[in-house]
Amino acid sequence: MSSSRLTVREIARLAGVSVATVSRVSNGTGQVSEETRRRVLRAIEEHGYRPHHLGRALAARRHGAVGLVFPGLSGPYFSELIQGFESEAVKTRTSVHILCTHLRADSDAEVIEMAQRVDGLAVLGGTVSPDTIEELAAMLPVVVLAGDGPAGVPAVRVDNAAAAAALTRHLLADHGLRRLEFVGDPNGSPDVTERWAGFRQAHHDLELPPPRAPIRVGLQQPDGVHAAEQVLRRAIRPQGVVCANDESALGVLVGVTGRGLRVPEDLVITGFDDIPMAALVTPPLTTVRQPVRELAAQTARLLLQVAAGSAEQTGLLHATELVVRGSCGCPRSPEPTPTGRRHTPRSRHSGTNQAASTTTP
Amino acid sequence: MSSSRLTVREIARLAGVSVATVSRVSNGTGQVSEETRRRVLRAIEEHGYRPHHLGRALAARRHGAVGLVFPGLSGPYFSELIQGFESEAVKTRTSVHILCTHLRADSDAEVIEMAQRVDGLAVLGGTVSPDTIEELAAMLPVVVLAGDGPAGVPAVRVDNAAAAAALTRHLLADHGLRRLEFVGDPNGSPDVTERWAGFRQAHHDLELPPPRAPIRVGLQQPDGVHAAEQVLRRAIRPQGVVCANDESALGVLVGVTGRGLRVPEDLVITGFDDIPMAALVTPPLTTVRQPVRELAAQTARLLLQVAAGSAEQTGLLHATELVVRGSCGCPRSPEPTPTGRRHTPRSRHSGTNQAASTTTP
DNA sequence: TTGAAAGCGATACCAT
DNA sequence: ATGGTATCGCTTTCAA
Repeated sequence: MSSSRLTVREIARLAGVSVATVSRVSNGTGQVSEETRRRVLRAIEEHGYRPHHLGRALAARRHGAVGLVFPGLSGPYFSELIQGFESEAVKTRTSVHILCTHLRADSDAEVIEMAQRVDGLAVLGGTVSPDTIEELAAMLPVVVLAGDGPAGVPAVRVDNAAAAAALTRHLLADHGLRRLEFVGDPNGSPDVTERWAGFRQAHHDLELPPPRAPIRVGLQQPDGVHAAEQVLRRAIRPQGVVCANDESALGVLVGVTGRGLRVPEDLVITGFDDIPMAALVTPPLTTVRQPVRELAAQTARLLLQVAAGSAEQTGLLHATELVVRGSCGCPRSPEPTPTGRRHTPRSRHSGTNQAASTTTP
Repeated sequence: MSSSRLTVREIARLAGVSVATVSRVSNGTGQVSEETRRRVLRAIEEHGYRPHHLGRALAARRHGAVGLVFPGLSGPYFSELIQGFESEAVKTRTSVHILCTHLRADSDAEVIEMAQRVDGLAVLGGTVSPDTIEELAAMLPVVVLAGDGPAGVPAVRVDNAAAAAALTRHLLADHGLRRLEFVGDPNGSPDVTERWAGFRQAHHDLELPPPRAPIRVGLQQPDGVHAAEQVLRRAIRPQGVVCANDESALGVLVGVTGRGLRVPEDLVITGFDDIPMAALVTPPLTTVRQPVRELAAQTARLLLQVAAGSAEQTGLLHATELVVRGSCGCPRSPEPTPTGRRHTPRSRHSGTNQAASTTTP
């Protein structure tokens, strides 16, 4: 009921001191005699005073918050992302505002709206137009996550193309597969664009004819099921599908096994991300692990540094790891013990590239 | 680069008018001559002036934002929730701040922090302690979504217990199943608490012995897989498992079919929520549909009303619908046409209770 | 050590 | 129709 918040002035009056002193006490700045401090503190406790955020922010000309912008948030990928990001933000007592654009039409306007409520912005690649990124970068610190921004905007990413190429080579060279298809929409996000590029590159490197056009679907499980339907309608069924991420791969797996196909005997399936479910399905999913959490944490660190005025890095590139399991046709690893979550990656190929950080001169 | 934002004062000087006039023009309030308006507008355009959010908010003593708090955000349930909520918020030009507590230890403190940056708070049931809800309700408008708050705090919810009871009765009475198990942690959230209660109630109503203790796992797919492992280790295998939500049910499905069991012949599985994947797996999942999006939209409307001072409702109860598909043992519906997303629910039981809204006298 | 007062950026009342 | 100015709640010089 006591919705009538008190102000510094009232606390000052109550404690018999000036507002300056109250401010000093509540912020722990400046010199205050022990006795006065106690008196002020008592008044604060007694009336449950809490400095009003807006007043404080206006005076300090900073919000104490950063924004995190991405398209949607279904699935473990985003969950992981947010946790990594927040874990760093809390360290500097900065709160995180999340904005999911859901690919709405006017999402750019929303992002700009948000830009006025935060001290910095982390944007997932492909979420907002390059022009808008540029506009944002002119008004506040911006870091792009999993994508590339315009010149001058730092980006944190993994080498998707190299990882996808390594994965594809594994299928083409080690398993001798031909007729592979790519499931995912290269226009959907920079991540997918690059993975599609790596997929084609592997064909090119092995002097094989280029693959056919991708099956353009989204990144969620139902999208994978729809992709499976398309695959099953083909006159000549592909030998394998390389999916843009694990969730769509799980959808494909569900879709094709539901129609009676055996994986990997009739169809090989691979994913990307190494989400927890990847190791738990039958057969377990061959995929590429990327350190999403660490990626997000780096992004937060970088953003906070830029916002604080210190920061020289212009970008970071993280390593990925090929995780070979059963869905590509490799012999199944022994079943994990029921209790543990040992998923025995048996990685063949590790570190497509080491973590490299480019630094401005 | 022009990070040096202009203020009203500068624009006023530039346009040769007073700050009051600039404010009038930029807000469209008050009377301004056409000529002056044009002059001011030109200055605004020319210098890309945008009123500073903090100044504005401090003067208006409102943030123009509401908060949405919940535990995590993996999966379509939360995605749907957020979209429903935001769809209402945008109508009043209110921005939405999302906070996922990830069940962190100090999450209550974070929520209180957020409370100072918004005009109202929607909290998912079970996310923060009742004491904290009470504390929050004393400082700003609060609405609880999918759960119940302390007296005086409006809540928006569905009758989980009735829906779960109806679903369970279907298995016990229509299918004649015995030995059912519940998968989910009743302590995890009010939703699960109520579903577990409904599950037991159905046993009681049919004068059957009470079910055994629930298999306490989380609400995500991997949790379902772990539950499946537990089910498979039982000396006497249950005939069916009633899962707290669809995602864990999908995990159970993956887990048991991976071990060679047939669903529904060897084991019946049901979910709750009716997420898109529920209709796409084999067999399709029997579940309970709840209007998550509409629920969230109602919550937003209610919150905005309370925040605006107008609002008499103390809570809303939404209807659910039992969606009978194949995983309970009912004859499979015809396969949906590959193109459409017609999933032919064939609901047997509809509207466990009509939408009721309680109103304060 | 403490207090008075000048901002921070915008709004809105009250004159004119 | 326009301008001067108090105000929102807090921080932070600058004096005392």
